[in-house]
Amino acid sequence: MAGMAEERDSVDQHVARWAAFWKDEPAFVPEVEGALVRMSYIQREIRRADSAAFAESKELTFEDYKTLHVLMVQPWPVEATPAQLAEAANVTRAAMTSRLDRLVAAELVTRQHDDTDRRRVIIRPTASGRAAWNKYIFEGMARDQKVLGALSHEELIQLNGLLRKVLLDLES
Amino acid sequence: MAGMAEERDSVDQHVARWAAFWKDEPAFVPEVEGALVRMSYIQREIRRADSAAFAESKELTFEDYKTLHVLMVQPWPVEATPAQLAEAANVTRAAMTSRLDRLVAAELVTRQHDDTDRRRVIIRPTASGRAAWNKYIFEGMARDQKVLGALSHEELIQLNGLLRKVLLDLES
DNA sequence: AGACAGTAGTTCACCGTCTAACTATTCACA
DNA sequence: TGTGAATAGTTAGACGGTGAACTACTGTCT
Repeated sequence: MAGMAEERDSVDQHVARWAAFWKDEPAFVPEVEGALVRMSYIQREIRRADSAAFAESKELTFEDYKTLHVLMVQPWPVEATPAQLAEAANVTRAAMTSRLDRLVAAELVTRQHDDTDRRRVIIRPTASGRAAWNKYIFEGMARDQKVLGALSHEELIQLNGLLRKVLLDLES
Repeated sequence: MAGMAEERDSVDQHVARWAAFWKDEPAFVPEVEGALVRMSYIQREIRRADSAAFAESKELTFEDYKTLHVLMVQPWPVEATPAQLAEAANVTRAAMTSRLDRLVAAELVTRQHDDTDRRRVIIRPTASGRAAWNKYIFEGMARDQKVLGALSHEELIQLNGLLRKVLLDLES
């Protein structure tokens, strides 16, 4: 730590300019704005890389994959209602309906009416749905690791500790 | 630190389930997935709060505000080309054209042809454009502070240090 | 039993963004 | 100087998302 000059990134310049602009404004906290802008840059990079990975693929769009993913990571048994998938994928139920239309047409998932509550619909992956998901999940995790590759394992734990604190506050 | 039990958030459960699923898979690093999922939850919360704040407003949509914002934070003098604004707002130039159409119609910004290069267009805020931005910027910063309110100033600095490391790696 | 509020999923019209053309202009170079 | 590549902005058509209305079904209260 001692004597180690911290290098500046693009957000530092960004924030320094704002700080000069609002030098007498206590509502502006450089560390708050900096952290949020940095997080959105990181998220943007992930999205960019993910989209690029699916741009070529003919069999699956990025949205299809994400839908398949939130289905596959459900607790055993792997099944869910459209409402649960919509919640997990952070889209409306209406959007999930049209996503599922595509996946059903491609025979990657099945729609089945629940006999005990005939309003409900149960979504389950087909064998080829599981296969399609398996094909991409590991590539995605490799991209994720690359993005955070600058951090040591210890630093990752530290980062999670800080973010967990924020989330626990939001979730309460 | 000693004896202090770390509380678990929703992402911990999430990640623990995946970790069990991929227990023999070295490609899955819980701390990488955890950090990224937590960041996206935080970003989601910010977006949700921001959208809610502009849902009632008749004079300005959230997109209008963001466009105005990326214009206003330009280095002096406050002016930019549509291409620069599109880059800053992370949308295509086509999308920026239609955003600017609305802002020009609402007389919040002006479009002016550059005489030295007649392909270019210079966007500048009007007086009411500056006023509209000023009206919302502080509320936005207050929301941002609230989201990261669980962290002390020291923790915020620590968080920025970690994120800066990631960004410097991505930007190189 | 019947009325009614609540819930699950879907359909519809609208909106914002994207990609891909297209227009206008500038620049490099033969 | 003129020709072609590159660049800035806009336009056109398709796509995916949203909120609101709608259908079908369940549960509750009298």
